[in-house]
Amino acid sequence: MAEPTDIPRAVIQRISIYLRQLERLTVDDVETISSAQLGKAIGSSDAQVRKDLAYFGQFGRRGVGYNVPALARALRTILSLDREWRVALVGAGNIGRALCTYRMFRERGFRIVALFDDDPRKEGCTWGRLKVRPMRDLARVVRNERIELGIIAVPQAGAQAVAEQLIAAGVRGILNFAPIRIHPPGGVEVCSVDLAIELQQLAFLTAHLHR
Amino acid sequence: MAEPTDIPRAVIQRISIYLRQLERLTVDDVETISSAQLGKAIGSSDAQVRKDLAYFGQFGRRGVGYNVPALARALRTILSLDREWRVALVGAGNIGRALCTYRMFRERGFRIVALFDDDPRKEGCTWGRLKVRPMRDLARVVRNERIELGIIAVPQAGAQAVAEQLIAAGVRGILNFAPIRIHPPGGVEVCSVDLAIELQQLAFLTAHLHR
DNA sequence: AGTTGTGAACTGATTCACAGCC
DNA sequence: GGCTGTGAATCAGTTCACAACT
Repeated sequence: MAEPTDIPRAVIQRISIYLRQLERLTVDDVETISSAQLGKAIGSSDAQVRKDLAYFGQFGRRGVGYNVPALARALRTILSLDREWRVALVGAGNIGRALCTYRMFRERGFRIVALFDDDPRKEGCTWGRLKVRPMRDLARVVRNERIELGIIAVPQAGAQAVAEQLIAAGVRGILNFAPIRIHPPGGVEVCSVDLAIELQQLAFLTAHLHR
Repeated sequence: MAEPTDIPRAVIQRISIYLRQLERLTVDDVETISSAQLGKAIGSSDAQVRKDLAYFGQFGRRGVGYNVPALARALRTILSLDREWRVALVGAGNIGRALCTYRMFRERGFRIVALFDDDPRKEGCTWGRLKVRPMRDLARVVRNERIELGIIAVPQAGAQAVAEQLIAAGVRGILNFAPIRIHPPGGVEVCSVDLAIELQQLAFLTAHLHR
């Protein structure tokens, strides 16, 4: 077992993927699975599965494998998905709308409880149950709504300022969709999704594919 | 210099990021930059920058640094961004809409030239210049429009089938937003963006942050 | 017999450090 | 003096291989 802080990000990502697969297996009433089967389903090796799990403890029975519902429960706890996460979304544009309605967020316990945008034309509009609020309300709402995570879905130009405001308001984790690097102070985590870079990488790989 | 096929994905991603930074510098009329400066701007070391570039050739002048516009040009060529990429988007939902209007795709030469969705209520609707077409038209349109890349923005259940249809239609690269692993045959590249996993990773990191 | 858990070996990526050039 | 390009050294992540257990 290891300190949570020195677990590689790749391991955490794979643990998330194992959990998703285990939940599918639970629906199909599969009781038990081996590391080899689980690895095959998600595209890694048996050894990789076992090593990843070993960061967090011992979950299997030798000669048998892993109990599917029990392992799923354990992984949910490890990933802190056994509780609700309250989230602020900044940016009421097209990406914001897509994230707002993304089912899998809600299924996993992520609740977008506040929506911000500084475009005065959007202010006061409602998206489902959410009202678009101006950025000047951010700090107050984050505090009152006990919001822990922020999502940045604004264009590049505004993103750095939004990050600073989220951090100042007390948010502890940020998911950033803007194409900039955010330098958080200690005590704040940032994960970034850079759509243009993903597509560029795909273009490179495709162009150099020997058919 | 190395064969394009054995360049790590991480290197390609960083090269994309260097290019973005260089284009910002070009706008600001910066002529020359050192590996240390470039690295600092995007959060890696000087040695990392030089090693990454070394996969593709020699671009700098010792004692001086790199010429910004020249290096940007070279990186655009390396990444195959010096041409247009024709793209099919499958899934006229919220994520599809966000991708359709995403500026940075267009700025980089990616043109979404066809939009598909099998929901009959959406069929025939238009998004900007794009008409929503049924999946049965996919193969013909991909051929006629000389489409090389596909984006999957449909829910999990349909994603595998969509991938197969795209591949059968002759697409050579796929950007996948559905939460499944796609097993492409040789000659096809897949990159995946898994939004739920990104947010879960953020939750894990945030939960285990020693404040 | 079958499968886990894990130290050891290996592979790949990053950082170091310095020769070579401007 | 300053900075690149690169081999050598280090570090991290993955795979191997087998003892321990059911």
